[in-house]
Amino acid sequence: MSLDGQLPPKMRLLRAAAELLANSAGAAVSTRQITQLAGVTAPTLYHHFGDKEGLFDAVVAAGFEEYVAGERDFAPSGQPLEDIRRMWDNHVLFGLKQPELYLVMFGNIRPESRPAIVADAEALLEEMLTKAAAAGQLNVQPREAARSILAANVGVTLMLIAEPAAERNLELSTMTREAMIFAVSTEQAAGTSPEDSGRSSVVVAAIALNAALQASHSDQLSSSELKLFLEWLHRISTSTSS
Amino acid sequence: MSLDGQLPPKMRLLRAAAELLANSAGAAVSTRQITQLAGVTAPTLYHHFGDKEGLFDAVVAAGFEEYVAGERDFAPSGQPLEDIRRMWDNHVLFGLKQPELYLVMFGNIRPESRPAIVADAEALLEEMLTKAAAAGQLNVQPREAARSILAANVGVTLMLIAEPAAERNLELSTMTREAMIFAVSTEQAAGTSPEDSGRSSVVVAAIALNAALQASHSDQLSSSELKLFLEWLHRISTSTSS
DNA sequence: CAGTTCATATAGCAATGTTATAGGTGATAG
DNA sequence: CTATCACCTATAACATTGCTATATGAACTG
Repeated sequence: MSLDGQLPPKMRLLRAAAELLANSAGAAVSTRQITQLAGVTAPTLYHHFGDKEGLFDAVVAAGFEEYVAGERDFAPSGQPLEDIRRMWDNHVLFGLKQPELYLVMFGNIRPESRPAIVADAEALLEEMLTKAAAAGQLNVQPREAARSILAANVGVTLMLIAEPAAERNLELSTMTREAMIFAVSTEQAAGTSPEDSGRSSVVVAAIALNAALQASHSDQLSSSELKLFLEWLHRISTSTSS
Repeated sequence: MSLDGQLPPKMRLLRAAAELLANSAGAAVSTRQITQLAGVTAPTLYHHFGDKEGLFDAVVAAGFEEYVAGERDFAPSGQPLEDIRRMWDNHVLFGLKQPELYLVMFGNIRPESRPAIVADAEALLEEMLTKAAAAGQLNVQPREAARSILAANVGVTLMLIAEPAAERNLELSTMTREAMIFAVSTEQAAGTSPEDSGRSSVVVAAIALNAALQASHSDQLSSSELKLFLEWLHRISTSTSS
């Protein structure tokens, strides 16, 4: 069993590493396994990739292409938040489909040096969230929202991967997903600080509506109506009724 | 520099491993470093702990004691949700204070086999959440809430550890924390179902405010004002602006 | 004292990531 | 056609890793 087609050794190394990584059932993958499967010797690996980590980075980059492709395919739905949902789900499914690759990509955390892939995924999310922000659907800076959502997304995926496949319950994912989206979206009240938590739902809703009205240009009310509406809204919002 | 006090070798191994793990700045810690610092030879390690992983598990168990101690100290505040917040913060701070130990505890994810520590932490959270549920403050099953919160908590902590210490922004933590707590608590509005998400946030907020206003008897508006307010709200709510 | 069990040490194995050195191959220049 | 040169690959080995087969000492038990 060797991968010696007519492909150049560099490609064969990449494929061998990817294949071994995908089927290694959690065990570590050695450079010797890779080079043997690729039909190459050790120095070839180090000539092309410098490191074992360099090779893995390359595999990850290819995996990320796939990941991004999945993310971008259905991107322009016109509903940014819905796109965020699909990006989340795609992220989780990618992790469950290729756990080993995912762990190399997102699970290899070391202090003070985060995987380049994290920054890329974050940027991808931020890009989409910026559209949501432009549509007045965002409550916080797109960057902060992206960081927060990605953190939760990675955490959930890691937890799901760690579970026995039989017990995996995707509701953990959807529940956390909705929690995060809800938190960053203008569907909710403005502040998420502890002080706000005691407020009545009336106030919360008023704050949300206030923010939403100012962000979006609703044409359902005349400007004078809107002004009076906002004033009342403000009165309700600032009421101390807990 | 050796740790040979009068302590038994088992203890010395534990301390040596803990110390090396704490100061290893991300680099791997070898059994030889540990045994040398402990002033012991290799077989002693394997006699007492079976494995390198066994030794690490023991270190983790000790670390977990510390972690749990931090969690339990301020437990009975009478406000379960507030306790959850502190557990979250304690979790993050523990991770940032001892990143290496934390990574061994929570970062060592392998498919289909989750660290025992995760189950313990989950149980701890669930215990506290059950109190919240008993107080009618919970929206979902305590177990599901615990799993979701822990996943996000771990994700956030890993992300923060991966960042350069200078850039670490704890707002990522508080933001995600509040998002999760809000999601599982009964403080939130009724529907977070996907059907609602497609709608304009203005509409959603208006619906929420409408329902809230009709349920509670706000005294911030006169009855005539309220009537007009509700009419406008209705106009906004039924608009098809997506 | 004899015997058994626990605890530690000596020495070494197999596997790992990595590299110093050298051989081969193809293109280009004379 | 030969020579040069850059690129790519192989041979062989190195140091380090986790781990263990075997043996020695100590401490309790009969």
